[in-house]
Amino acid sequence: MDSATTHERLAQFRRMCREHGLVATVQRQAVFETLLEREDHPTVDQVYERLAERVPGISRTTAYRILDTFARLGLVTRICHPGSAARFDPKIGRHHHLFCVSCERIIDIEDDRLDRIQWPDVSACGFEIQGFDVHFHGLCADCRSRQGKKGGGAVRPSKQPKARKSVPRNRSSNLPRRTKP
Amino acid sequence: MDSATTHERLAQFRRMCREHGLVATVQRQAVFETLLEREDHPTVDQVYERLAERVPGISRTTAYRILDTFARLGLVTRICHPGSAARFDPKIGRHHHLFCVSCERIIDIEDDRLDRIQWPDVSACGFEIQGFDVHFHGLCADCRSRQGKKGGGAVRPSKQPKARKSVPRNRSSNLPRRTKP
DNA sequence: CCCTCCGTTGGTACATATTACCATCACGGC
DNA sequence: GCCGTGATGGTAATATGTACCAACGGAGGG
Repeated sequence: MDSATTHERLAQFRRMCREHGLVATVQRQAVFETLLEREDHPTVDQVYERLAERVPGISRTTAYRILDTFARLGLVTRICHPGSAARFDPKIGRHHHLFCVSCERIIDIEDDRLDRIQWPDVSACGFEIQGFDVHFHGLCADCRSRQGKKGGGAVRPSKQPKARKSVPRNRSSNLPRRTKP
Repeated sequence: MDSATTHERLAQFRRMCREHGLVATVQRQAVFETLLEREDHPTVDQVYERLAERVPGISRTTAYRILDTFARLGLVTRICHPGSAARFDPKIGRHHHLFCVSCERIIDIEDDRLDRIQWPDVSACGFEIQGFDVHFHGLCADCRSRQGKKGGGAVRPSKQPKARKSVPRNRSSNLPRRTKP
């Protein structure tokens, strides 16, 4: 359907690697493409799951490493959030976030007025501000209706159970690629 | 020196427990006091280290548990940040944060203009906003000068090494309290 | 002051998240 | 095609956080 776009992406990817002095490996390209097609804020594992389909045998370690590299280069943002697993934001432009305190969902919002807030004077402490975003916290629609039905008295908003499949790490061990016969 | 203040704190602590239906244990009081005297944004382990001095034999599990309880009651805030270990903010009033992308330091700032930003209209997605704070990211004074000296070309701003002592968990095992003789 | 009860703690074991390490590999310049 | 260097895969180790349960102890009643 969009082989032209695919071509563009590939060119964009190679250009980017050139600029930053990175080797353009298939693994990095797969991460790049996986991020491009996401609208949410995936964890490393969520990215890895998709990667495993594109590049059979890819290692979880590699997913961590590439996401870290991309984050350091500013191609993706490591999101500020109170959960336990790191989450990444493929969207680069200025935008802000809603955090559901109950299910930990993160929702992007855009708002010109927020973009234009005046930066505080932090010269006193010597900090150099590079950017910002505004965090709103509260309840998402789902959690709101769920809580409404139960009477709403919950002092302890129960966290959604962790979703990671209980597969022993690096399940790709059954297709060994390294042992040269 | 400030035994009057100490007295006040104790009263404040007991009142607080009463209000929330919590038992006023020495462990909870120690956490309460440890948080009061901190100006930074400690991890559980940093709180635990201080606790271990006040209450010999206290368990790391207890530190996690009490901080969680306090956070749920709003006595302390679980900070949104991009690092891996949860960090807590003893300061409750409205304020905002500077995040150093290099050393992960978190600095409080206060600014009336930021407090007054207008909340966006999120009725479309059904989200209920309860509060907000503004995240600025950049480089703290220390990291700025450190980077300046090196020529500033660092593509990979190196994270400070983790500081946790390599003591096997719950080192207090050598003073058993539970086995009643 | 003692007793009893239920909320709390300590400690182990486990679950999850991330990193260190190193042998092996493959991208890209020649 | 060949080589050197940077990247990957996999294991082991470290970090961080939670479940569980027996033992404890704060607080109210006797």
